[in-house]
Formats: sequence, C-alpha cells, structure tokens
Amino acid sequence: MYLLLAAHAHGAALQQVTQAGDPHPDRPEPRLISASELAGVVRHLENRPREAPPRWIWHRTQDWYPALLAAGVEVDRCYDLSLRGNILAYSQFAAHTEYARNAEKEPLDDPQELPRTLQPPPPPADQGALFDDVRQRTPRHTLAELRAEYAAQQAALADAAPEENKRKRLQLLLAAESAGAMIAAEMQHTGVPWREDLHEQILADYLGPRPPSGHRPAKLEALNTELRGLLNSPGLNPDSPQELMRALHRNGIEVKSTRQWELMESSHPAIEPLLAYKKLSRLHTANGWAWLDAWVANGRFQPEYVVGGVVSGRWASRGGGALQIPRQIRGAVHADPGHKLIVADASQLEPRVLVALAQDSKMAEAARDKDLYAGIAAQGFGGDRAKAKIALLGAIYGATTGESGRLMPQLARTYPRAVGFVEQAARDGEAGGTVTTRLGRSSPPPSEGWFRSQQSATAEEQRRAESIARSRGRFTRNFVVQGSAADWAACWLAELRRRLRALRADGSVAAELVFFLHDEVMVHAPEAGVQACVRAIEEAAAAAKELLFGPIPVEFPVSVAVVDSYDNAK
DNA sequence: ATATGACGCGCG
DNA sequence: AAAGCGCGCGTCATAT
Repeated sequence: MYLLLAAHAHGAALQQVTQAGDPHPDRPEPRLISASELAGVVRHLENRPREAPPRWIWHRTQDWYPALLAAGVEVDRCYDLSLRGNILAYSQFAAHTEYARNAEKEPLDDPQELPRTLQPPPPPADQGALFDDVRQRTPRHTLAELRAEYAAQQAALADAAPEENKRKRLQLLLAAESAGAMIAAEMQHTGVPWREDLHEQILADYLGPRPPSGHRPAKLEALNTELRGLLNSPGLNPDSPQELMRALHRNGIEVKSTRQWELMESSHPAIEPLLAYKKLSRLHTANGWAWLDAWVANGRFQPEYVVGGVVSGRWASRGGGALQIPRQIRGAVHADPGHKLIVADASQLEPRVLVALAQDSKMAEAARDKDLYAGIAAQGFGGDRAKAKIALLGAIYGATTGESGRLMPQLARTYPRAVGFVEQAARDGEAGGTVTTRLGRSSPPPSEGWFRSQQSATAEEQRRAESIARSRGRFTRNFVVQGSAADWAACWLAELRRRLRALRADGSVAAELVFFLHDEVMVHAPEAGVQACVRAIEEAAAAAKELLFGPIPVEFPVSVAVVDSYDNAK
C-alpha cells in the first residue's frame, strides 16, 4: 500500500496510490487529517493486524518523521521524494530518461543551489502559529504535485538502464537512501547515551575545574604562562595564529604555519608546552563544558544527521560535531545500566569495495585475509604492512608525491585491474566526465566555469588548467570508491534496521541504533539481547555485500566490540 | 554589528 | 610524518 502524505491547510492530506503513482482505483479520493490526528492515524495504519504496513511517500522525511517519533510512532517504510529526486536527476543509470532531462540541474559548486526537484519544502505539519507567516510565503506541494513527482520518478526508474541489473541497483539505492532518512531521524530522536558526569570528570582531569565562562581553565592558563616566559612574549595570546607566528619567529623558530606537524620539526623548548596547549585548547573549545551544556541533555547527545549531505552519499551532520567525537571524550559515551554498547566497524571498507568494483582477483586473494593490508603486503610489499597500506590508500586518494606516490608503480604492477579502475575514474574526471557508484549515484558534472577554466591560451594558464583538471580527477577517483562504500553502508544500515525492528516486534530484544559514522554503527542493547544484535549486524553486512555485488569471493568482515564505554571499542 | 574566508584540527 | 579524498566547527582576522 502506497500512501502519499502532503501538508494541508490545517494538517495533512493522504492519498492511496498505485506503485506507479496513479490514484488507487479502490480509494482514489484524498483524505484530510488534522495535525492533531495525524500521529494516531499513522499509528493505526502501521499496526493493522494481518496487513503489511504502508509505504509512506512524502517530500522530505525530516518534515514529517521527527514529529511522529516525538508522538511515539515509528513507520516501517517510506520514500523520500527529495532524496530520490536528487539521485535520479544525476544518475548515469537514468541519464537518458525524461526525468533526468527535465530536472533542473545546477552545478554543485555553489552549495546554495543544490538541485531539488521539489523546492521549497513544506513546513512541518505540527508547527504552530509561529510558522504561519512562513507558510504563506513558501508554496507547499499539493498532493497532486507530489503524486506527479512520484509518478515521474517511478517512470524514470522503469526506464532506467536495464543492463547488468543497473535498474535494480538504482532502485535499491533509492530505497536505501529513504531508509537512511528514517534511520537518521530515529537516531536523532534516540540519541547517543552520554554520561555528563563522566564527561565532566574527563574535562577536570585534562583541564582542571570548570572556569567561569570566557576564562581559560587552570591547566591552559598555566601552559600559557609557561609559553609567555619561554617565548619572551608577556602578552601572548596563543589562540591567535598571527601573534603566535610572530612570537615564534622572534625566537628563531622559522615555521611557515602553526600546524602541529610543522611545529614538531623544531626542538625549541617552547614547542612541547605549545603543542600541549593546542591539544587541550581544542578539547576545551570543541568539546568542553560549553559543548556539554549545548548538546547533551537528559543523558543523550542528539545530533542531526544530514542524509545526502555529501555528494558521495555519505551523511553529514549538523550540531555538536557528531561525526568528529574525539577519542579523548569517548569515555563519556556509556551504556545505560543493564545495557551494552555494540560498536561495529566494517574493516578496511574502501579497499575492499575497490577490490569488488574492479573485480581484481589477485587483490581479492589478499582480501580473504581478515587484515587486507597484511595480505597485500605479503603479495607485493615484502611483508611490509605499513607500506602496503600507504600505497593502497594513496591509490584511492590519488597521491602523487611522497612515499605514497612513489609506491604507486609497485602497486600497479601487482594489481593492474584495481589500479586501472581508479586511474580510469581519474581520467574521466579530468576530462570533465561523470563517474558513478556501484548502485548508481553519479558525481555532479563540472560547472560551466570549470570548462571555461580548461580553455587556456598562455603556458601559465595551461599549467593552472591542468592542475584544476587533476584536482577534479582526484575527486572522481575517490568518489567511486567512497561513494560505493557509502552505498554498501546504506544497505548495511537499512538491513540492520530491519532486523532490529523484527527483534523489537517479537518482543525479544529492545535494541536501538544510536550512532552511525561512515563505516561504523553503534547499537545500544539490553545485555540479554547482545548476541542477537551482533548476529543481526553480521548478517546485515553479508546481505549488503550480496545486494551490491552478488556472490563474488570478496569478504566484508565487520569487527564487533561489546563494551560499556565507547573508548573501549577500539 | 555581522558576514565571510583562512586556518587548524577533529573524525572516517 | 604527511600525503592523496570527504566532511563540521571554533577561532581569529578582515571586509562590509
């Protein structure tokens, strides 16, 4: 059952449609629901006995789902038309379709002009009078408009490239992306279990007692005093890179920047306290008491995840730096009493994805090892694991200089297919072309300005043009691997959500997904349910591999840690 | 006073 | 040790 949900004057409008997007012949007429009724109606439709839950079709999951979750209502499935539209508008698998031709494509160089086939968004259905003026200014999508959009997307999908299962892959990507949108809202609603007392203890250990706001903590103040003495700069503010640079130069420390690694080249006695200051200062400003006040409440850290926030398909986040929780404070992420944190990580995901994409059977042999880098080292680098890792990551990122660049020929000799694959992606990008992930997410085309930049008259312009082209080549080279890894992770996450919901539904395990970071998930589970969850995580990983690549001999192992505290996970 | 960009550093 | 990719965010400095 496919149910369209659109904002309406005082609530929502609901309409049953066919899979293709036509009004359903049995019940073609829309149904109007007040905002206060909505959660109850959705709950009812989700829980009808002996009936499969509906597939909700809405413009943006973020506009509807948070309010439903707040009312205690989860939904099983949805299509997020906005996210689907963004993929379909660019996907090379659907480039020939009418949908792609009609989509308003803006170059992605300007983040303000992300293409939205449905723009602007309708306001949340449950917002009060505060938003009334906004509502009047932003045209909302009617049911008819949403239905037309959905029908157009379905038509594009039906018309997508059939060869090598590309259509199926694209369909899978659209479903996984929509599942991701639900998961993002659910994880934000649940939040990461966060012990404020443990966080405060960590801060006290590193920085001293909490200072009045606007003041440096004791340990930072002491280091600052020491620095001022050692650098003969009584008024120095080490937080100012310019001041700091001048003070360093006055003392004969000739650095071009104040970056850590450059400072470490010097053996001046001020360097050690300076690096210590920078480290602690970072903790204080990024994840100190102010952060705790702003982002943690009632024992939970509830960041917003932005699905589709990265062109490669990775998620971004807003608020609290959710994707950068530093190791220093991971001890504050702590399971509730009687619960465990299950932290699972897809080992060496991107290199394994490259193996599968390139169908490099030689590298696949190395990937049979639990430690892929060790396998590569044994085959082509005289057992030197560090070298093998640097070489392989360099191939994925497009390293040209340094050790990584020097190791490339050696890697290419042993693995011509894998290296050839990323080289081809780089050449496509350098030529202004587009590359596509396993499931059909394509890189944005270059802007017109990019093509203009490639037309050069003078030798100087030519050099500049080549540098810009190479930079784009590094982007597309990385895009296919990072993006296909994101494809895999999206399927992993969606499959895991399905399994955890099943465990919850049969009453056996009340486990929740609480965190996701590119190739890592965290599940918060009652102790008795840990084994079932670990199984679900591993099964979901195997399912994701099968969905993307079918029965190929490449493993995607996950390493699972069952811990009380996140800092014990790795 | 507020917006913007560079820098530096956290994460994968 | 950083490098080659993708991000968010706090700070300082500068422009408006």
